[in-house]
Amino acid sequence: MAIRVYNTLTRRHEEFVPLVDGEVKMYVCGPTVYAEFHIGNARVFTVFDAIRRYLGYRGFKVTYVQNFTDIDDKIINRAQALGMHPAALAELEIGHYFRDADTLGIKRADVHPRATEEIGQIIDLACRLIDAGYAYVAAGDVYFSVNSFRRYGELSGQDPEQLEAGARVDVTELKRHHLDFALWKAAKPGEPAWPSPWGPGRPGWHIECSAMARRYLGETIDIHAGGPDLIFPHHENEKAQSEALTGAPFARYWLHVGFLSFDGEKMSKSLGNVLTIPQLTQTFDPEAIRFFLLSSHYRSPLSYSEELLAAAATGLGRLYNAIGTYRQWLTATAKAGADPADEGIRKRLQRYRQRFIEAMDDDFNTADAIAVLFELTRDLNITLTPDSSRDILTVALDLYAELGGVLGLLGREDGVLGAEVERLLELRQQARQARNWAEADAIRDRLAAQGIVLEDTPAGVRWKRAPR
RNA sequence: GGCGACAUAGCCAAGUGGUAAGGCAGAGGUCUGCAAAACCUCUAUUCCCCGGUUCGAAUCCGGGUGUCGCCUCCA
Repeated sequence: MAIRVYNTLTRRHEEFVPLVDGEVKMYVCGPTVYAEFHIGNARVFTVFDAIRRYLGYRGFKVTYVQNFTDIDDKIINRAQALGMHPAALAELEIGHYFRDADTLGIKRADVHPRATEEIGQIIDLACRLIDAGYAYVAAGDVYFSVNSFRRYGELSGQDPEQLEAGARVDVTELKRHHLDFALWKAAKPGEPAWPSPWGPGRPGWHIECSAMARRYLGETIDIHAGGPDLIFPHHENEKAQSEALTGAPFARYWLHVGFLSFDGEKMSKSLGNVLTIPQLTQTFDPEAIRFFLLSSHYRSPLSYSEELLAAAATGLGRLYNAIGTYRQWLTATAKAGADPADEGIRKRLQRYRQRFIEAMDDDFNTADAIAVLFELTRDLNITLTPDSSRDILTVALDLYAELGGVLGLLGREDGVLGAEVERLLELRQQARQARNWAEADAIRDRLAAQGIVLEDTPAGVRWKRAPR
């Protein structure tokens, strides 16, 4: 069974065949570290984290590279506003990136290169592009000439000449064509700068990704991915630079996420409608955020609202209810060993696994994969009982861990209750045995106010954290 | 003006030629001391509109309409 992916370059679904059998080289454009990332950025990181996990699950050796753009106009401007050194701001925001990525269960990349640590590579690429006639020097800047590269526009479907009509006039008169873009920018006074053959300056945005991808993954990578607004010009430019230099395809598959909107608008700093992870986690469980982000297909537009996030939290809670129940049975009431009667459900479990894989094989259809988890849950809720065998309960819980792990979900443990809460639970049990319902309910309400939900079941009282 | 994506129930969302998954919300029921959880039943004769192809279309083709994105830093 083959994995099929939608390739932005060809605008078709294609069978996924990596350059080297069994290995996947994956490059995802990371953040420009000038501020905390928002829920829209988080969608990109989360989606490709899940895709990376899935490719690993399917047996590929994945090398995952995600860069930090740690020198850029936005960083310089914000650092200036804050009275900080740009490098200090970048460092701070890189710390925030890892903090928030960890919160959302986004695994570290194999390599997180930074633009400022790749200056030598970048200058080298720029030199070679100049030598090959694809770039030119103008007043300390270096520009890539889009007209020199025949396939320019191939990825985005843009015709450079058509763009001319609507394009805004760029004040830079140094460029030969208005779409020409900087590989190297001469430093203005007071800006961070590195020495180069063209004088002190800093790298342009697009060249850094070409340099880093080439250094860590080679001339041709398998998957190049990012947000939808990166298609043009950023990815188009990367592709032009890299392919002009090597003549080889830069990326075999280009994957782009759909846009996440908020109140029908794009989320952006200038509109003031940015939601960061620390803001959202005040109200919502981080895992509910992740669940929400994976609950629609990655290429579909997705709109954020509190109602949708709350619905996601409830849905996720349904899965955890099942897991919590089976864990309780496993430790409390389950029959030891295996049971011949388990064969039916065992086979169906295998079938759910298969359906999950089929969903993910189909262009990483996480929404469909999650639906399989719900169908699995209904089946288990019907089939399993407090005295099911430990064997089948373990197999079921392992399947949740396996499939949930692919999506980076369902890894939460129940944790332990404090001694004070344990004492209250005991008091409540005594009250219940004495049929003192008022007392029992009062304790239940008191714990509910602390976010601890109690459920009285035949197998004993079960507690959980209130979903949020 | 050019390029592209999307349009499925109250909301979210799968489904790319064979007769509408799943989740949230809602109604009724079973169970329960009451709850909760869970289970059962119900909630789109229909997939933005109009044509066309086909035995058959939400799915393909043509034409509209609407929403969003890119063309400028933006995930």
